Amino acid sequence: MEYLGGKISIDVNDKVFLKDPRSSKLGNKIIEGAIDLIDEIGFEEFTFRKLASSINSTEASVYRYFENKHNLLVYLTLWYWGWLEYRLVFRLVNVEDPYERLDRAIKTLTEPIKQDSDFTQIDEVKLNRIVISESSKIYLHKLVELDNSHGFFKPYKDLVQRVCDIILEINPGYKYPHMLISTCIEGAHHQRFFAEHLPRLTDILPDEDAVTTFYLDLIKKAIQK
Amino acid sequence: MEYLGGKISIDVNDKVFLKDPRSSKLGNKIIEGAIDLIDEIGFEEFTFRKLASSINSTEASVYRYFENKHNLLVYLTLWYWGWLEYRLVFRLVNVEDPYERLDRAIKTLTEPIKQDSDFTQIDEVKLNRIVISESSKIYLHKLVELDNSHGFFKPYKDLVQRVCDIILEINPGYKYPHMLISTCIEGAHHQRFFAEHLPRLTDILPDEDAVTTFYLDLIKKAIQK
Amino acid sequence: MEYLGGKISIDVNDKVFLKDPRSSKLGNKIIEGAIDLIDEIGFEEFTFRKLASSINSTEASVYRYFENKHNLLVYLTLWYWGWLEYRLVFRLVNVEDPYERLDRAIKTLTEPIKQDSDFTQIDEVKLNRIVISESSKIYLHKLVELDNSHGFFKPYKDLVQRVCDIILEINPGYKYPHMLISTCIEGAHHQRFFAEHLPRLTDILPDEDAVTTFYLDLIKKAIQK
Amino acid sequence: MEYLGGKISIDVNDKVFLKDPRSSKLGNKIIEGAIDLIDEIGFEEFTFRKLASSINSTEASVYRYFENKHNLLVYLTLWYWGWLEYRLVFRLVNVEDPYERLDRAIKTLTEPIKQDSDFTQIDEVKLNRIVISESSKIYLHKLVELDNSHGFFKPYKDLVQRVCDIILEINPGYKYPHMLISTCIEGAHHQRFFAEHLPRLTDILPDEDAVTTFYLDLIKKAIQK
DNA sequence: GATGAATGAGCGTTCATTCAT
DNA sequence: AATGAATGAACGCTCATTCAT
Repeated sequence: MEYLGGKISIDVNDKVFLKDPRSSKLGNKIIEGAIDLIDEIGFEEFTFRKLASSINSTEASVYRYFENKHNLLVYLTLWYWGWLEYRLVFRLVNVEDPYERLDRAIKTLTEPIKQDSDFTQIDEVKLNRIVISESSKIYLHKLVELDNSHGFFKPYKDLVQRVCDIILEINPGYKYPHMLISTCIEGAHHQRFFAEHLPRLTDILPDEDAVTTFYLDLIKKAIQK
Repeated sequence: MEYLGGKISIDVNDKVFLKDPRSSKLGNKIIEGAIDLIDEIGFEEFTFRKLASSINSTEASVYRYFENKHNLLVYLTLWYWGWLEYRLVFRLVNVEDPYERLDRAIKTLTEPIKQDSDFTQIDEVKLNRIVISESSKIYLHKLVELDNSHGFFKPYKDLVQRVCDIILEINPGYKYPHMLISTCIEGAHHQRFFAEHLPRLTDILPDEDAVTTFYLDLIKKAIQK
Repeated sequence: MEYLGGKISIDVNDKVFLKDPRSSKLGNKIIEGAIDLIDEIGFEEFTFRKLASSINSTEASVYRYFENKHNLLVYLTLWYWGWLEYRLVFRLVNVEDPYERLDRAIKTLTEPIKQDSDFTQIDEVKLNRIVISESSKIYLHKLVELDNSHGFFKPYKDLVQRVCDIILEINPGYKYPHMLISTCIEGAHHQRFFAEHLPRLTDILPDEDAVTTFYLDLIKKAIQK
Repeated sequence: MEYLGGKISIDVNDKVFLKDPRSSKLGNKIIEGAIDLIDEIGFEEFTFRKLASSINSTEASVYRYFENKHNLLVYLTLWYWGWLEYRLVFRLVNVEDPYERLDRAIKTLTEPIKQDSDFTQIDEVKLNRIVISESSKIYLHKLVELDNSHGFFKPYKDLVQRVCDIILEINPGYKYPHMLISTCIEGAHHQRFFAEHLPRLTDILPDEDAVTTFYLDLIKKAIQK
């Protein structure tokens, strides 16, 4: 699926960074390097020192872009949610039937990620693994309310809201659309993680598409009138 | 609900600790203090140094019990899952009707926790908050396979399995019981966290019982033949 | 060479220990275990904690015998020098010719050690490796004068003196017998260490008897009138 | 003896340090301070913490230069051997007679050290005491093979080789030149240490020049055809 | 006499961050 | 704007040692 061939870019809340990493060569190297390194060693072990040395730069330089490693992870996550919403919008455009729209939406949210040629600097496959394994740490955190007040969770809410709208189109009286959608998004992440690392906790294999099937079925039955 | 009035105790996999904290006064203080402190400042900020000073002991002493703070969190989580399974078993005993059993099981897993007078040293309310906010960090972790090989996730699997069995009693052909139950357990945690910290991401208020209602409904519809 | 079949024992200066390790089963296990462990991991890495756990005892128990690990190493070294003097005496008894006596003495001091069946609890081969690698640390030490005042170096001096006496018998006017003998003892240790670990620093192979040949030749030429 | 008046410097294998201490003011203070402190309290008691506080800096800063105290000691020792080789070369230049060359070489290796005005930051007298008391610890060590593979012992070998060459000039058939020279170097160190701390083990007084006399005599007799 | 429990002290290390250039 | 140097603070951990039993 190709959309706009490198002519667009995902905007990220500018409170997350001190200097926009998209605005310079070093900034782009920081993002690329961070994705590689977090994917490799995990967010707990990840430090600006290790990042700097992996891209042949210095800690001081990284600090020009991000206040701390938490905000760098927030940046990656926000970019991911923004990118996912962008893909969702493209997949739904000109599709009228709400059931077909729901189908496409849930697939977008739960199917395994493939490399996206529109954003060459970002390795979406690695980034997806990071979002699955690490992104919950951005809100399971004592300062979550502060981040929320900066609007860091808006892209996630926007994404959820788009799918909620489809659900309410199908069943305007359904009371818990947000709970339903966020349960599916987080749940799909969990299941993919379990499938890879703790297979006994799930019923599926890593490469199966049962995750999408399962959550689509769950939603359809839940919102039946 | 009273069961056995302090005469039983929850056993925890002895690979998690170096010395059983239940075996000494200091060990009990460590557990109590850890629950208070993690609940207060969060697991990232929690260190053995801070714990030691909060219970007027020393780091060296804490290290006699736990290899590191990760294992201490694992201990708390295992105790929690063990305790929850114990409660589940008591609530289901002598109940024949599978729908009634399912009802009770889901309530046990998703309802807000109240203090349990059977285990006076443990503050289950705080521990529940910790499990909600921090326990996912025990598997979202680079060494998850090692912990799994030590059997650290067995209590969780056992708990899930008990509810799976009820589901298969109702609908023997249902294909994804584990996915369904773990989605509900994790989902309920998420919703309670959102309700408290990120209200815009959910449809409920913190003290509402909508969470249980929602997941019970979800499950029943999902497993309908 | 058999001497007295377990009926004698080497006495060690009783200021080195708090309680004589030869006086109890645990004490013997401490000595045996210490030899094994120091030979395996080196004296720097060696601690009473590791020793205690390797012999299934406790640190507190080890402290009943030795004040610290330094004194334990001194004990082993003193035992070694005592044992070597005992062997020397046996080898020289009834030998009249001073050149033959010198020959035998230097061989005793510089030849590779073989297991001695007279002292079954002590592994002399390992102990010899320890003396070569670690024993210089007992005097290359800020408190060497204190140890000296306790007489810890007397067995070494006695041993050296015995060989000096032979040299003075051959050449009563020789001025530096102590320097000569201690140079040979320490030098032979060094050469054996180099041969094993830093071969480029020496001219010999580990199992060659060139070390003895070399030092014997050196001494004979040095003391020629 | 003046050579080049501060215009040259001794190069040290760059695998010993993380950042060349000669390249900054702080680096030089670290070297100076380390020499003072090790000479004063001994290498066992010496820590980066104490060093840092003695030069009014921080541990973290010291760690930018050296990975650990072992490598700092290696640095000092390598510098010493490099410096000694440099002095040896100067003392031998334009001297033809091999016996005169041998004489000068052995004096360089065994005579007491006097302050060298060419290298003002280094206190060679203290450094010599350190080399005598501590430098054997850099090879009497479990990781000696690793250090050797990094080439840490090359300056020592080079120095020894230069004197071996003189010996082979005098007696081309002599079989153990390396053993002879390293025996003398290490032996002279020992004797100076004994003379100062354990006088009963040697035949000399601390300030006597008998050490040089003794080893020169030993060598000459040993290599006589 | 031997052991189990506990602890004070300090080490090596790393981190996040700042300052000067 | 980017970097090199330096640092304060804290962390995880282990050690030697003592006390109570």
